[in-house]
Amino acid sequence: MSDDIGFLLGDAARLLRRSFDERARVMGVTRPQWRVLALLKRFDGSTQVTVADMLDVEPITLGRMIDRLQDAGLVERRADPSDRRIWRLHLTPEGQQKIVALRPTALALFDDALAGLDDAQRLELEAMLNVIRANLTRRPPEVSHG
Amino acid sequence: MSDDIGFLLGDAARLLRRSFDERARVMGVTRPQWRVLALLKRFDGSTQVTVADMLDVEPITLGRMIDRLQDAGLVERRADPSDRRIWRLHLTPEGQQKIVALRPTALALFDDALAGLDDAQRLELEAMLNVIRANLTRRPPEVSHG
DNA sequence: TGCACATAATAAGCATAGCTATTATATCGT
DNA sequence: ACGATATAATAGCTATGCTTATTATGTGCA
Repeated sequence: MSDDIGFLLGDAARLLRRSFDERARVMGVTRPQWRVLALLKRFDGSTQVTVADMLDVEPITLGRMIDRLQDAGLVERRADPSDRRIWRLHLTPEGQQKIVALRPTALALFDDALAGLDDAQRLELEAMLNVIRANLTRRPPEVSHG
Repeated sequence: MSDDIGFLLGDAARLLRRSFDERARVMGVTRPQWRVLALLKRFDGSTQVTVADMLDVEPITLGRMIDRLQDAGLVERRADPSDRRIWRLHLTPEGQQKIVALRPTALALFDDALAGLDDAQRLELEAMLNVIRANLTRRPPEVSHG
């Protein structure tokens, strides 16, 4: 039974990604790219390592996404004056427009995905997914678990 | 708010995949590969299109996974005598051993992932994920294939 | 000053996963 | 018999995401 939930989780996430990509393709952005844009809107000027950490992906994964976002003219890398190892990431005006334009698309998708679940269920689902994420997130293991 | 759930779903699924891969790497199998093996154990002799449909991935995606599973000696393609377009997929003895050996790994992972959720919550989660999957699936599944 | 170590980013290689297009084969309709 | 259409599988391209390794730079210490 537990393994059914594992399967289901992967299925639901893959279907969600696919649906988002289908709808967002005309706008030239994927779901992970949108996540990067959304984060940069809130934390403009972050470094790649910082953004990778917030998205919980490896720095190299984020770096390649930035490559494409930069090619697409949505994000730009600026050198840090005090640390030459660092790239500071900034949304371009086009990037800012893109994320605004994508918001209705994303809301519609999530609405469709969660159709049939009432508010209480959505809260419950959110809480449980948070538990699962916490269970699986790599942290310095301070407490032993059973 | 709804978009938080969308993010969470993707996060949880990615973390689950990563955790599985970490634990299963010593056995040389990824989570999607394991799903293929599990399906073939139940439906030996299926065609690629059939398996792709059951996993809800594109035929080309499944075809490439079969390439690797065949290279690894876990699956073999056999020609269909009555339709030369078709490959029939069969587990090798090694493939059958592999899936048996992986079961404890998978159960332990799902146990860790769902730690802190009681049985009622797990049932509720399973039900909600089924709803989401149905909402997003192009052709709603009548029978769950796990 | 110089060496050890840490950190930021990238490189190389693999696996999953989608899209469009193509090839080979089956089947259906005339 | 033949042409149109459908189906099974594959090829090429792109994008995410991981691991391991490498390069460049910064920091701490003796």
